[in-house]
Amino acid sequence: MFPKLDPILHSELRLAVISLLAGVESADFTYIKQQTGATAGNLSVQIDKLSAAGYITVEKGFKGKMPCTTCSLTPEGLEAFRNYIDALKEYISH
Amino acid sequence: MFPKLDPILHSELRLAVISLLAGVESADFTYIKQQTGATAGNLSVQIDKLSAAGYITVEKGFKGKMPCTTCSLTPEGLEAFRNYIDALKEYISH
DNA sequence: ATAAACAAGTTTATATTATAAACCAAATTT
DNA sequence: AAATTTGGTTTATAATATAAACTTGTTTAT
Repeated sequence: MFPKLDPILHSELRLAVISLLAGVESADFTYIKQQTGATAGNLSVQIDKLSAAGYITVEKGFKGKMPCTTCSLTPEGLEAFRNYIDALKEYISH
Repeated sequence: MFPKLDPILHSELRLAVISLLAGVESADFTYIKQQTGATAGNLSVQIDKLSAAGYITVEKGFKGKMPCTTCSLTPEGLEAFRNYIDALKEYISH
């Protein structure tokens, strides 16, 4: 009746990150931080978890001389996001 | 951009309880436990939190000789549920 | 009548999670 | 060259979720 909600996605900040990434090719740390309003520490941790789950890829490079961490959604991440939305609907739409 | 998700409702079990109660006049502990598949201990704690938040009312009585705890959604609970759904949509529908 | 098993929860202990504070290295500004 | 800013990471703490253990009373079996 109530399907299990993927605990990786059932987190306000991680969900926001995935939601953001679902709409774009990729996004860098600073942009995600700004868009979500998260603190850097929290975002760093949550990005690690999403990455460890295989839901996003993280590439570390430089923009000019400044370090720049770029994230993008993996196909598994997108599928997990869709599954999560479907599961949620069981909770919110009856 | 990403609205805050009410932490009282952003919990798998509490959300299931509210979702269940949103569809009925009232429901008792045992029924909620069975429908959600929760353990009694977990359900007891989460019902307390929902009650403390004013989202549900809890009435303790007897069904025959057996104790029976009956829960129902308050108007505030229903409104919080609706707000939560609206907030969620900002995360899942773009 | 008494012991064993069951029902309906509650309390408490533990594991997990979320979050911010403190920190670090390099770059930029003054 | 000192101070500040950028772009993060690590670590410590607070909050949450969850199950295990317990309680109170009831029903069933002996």
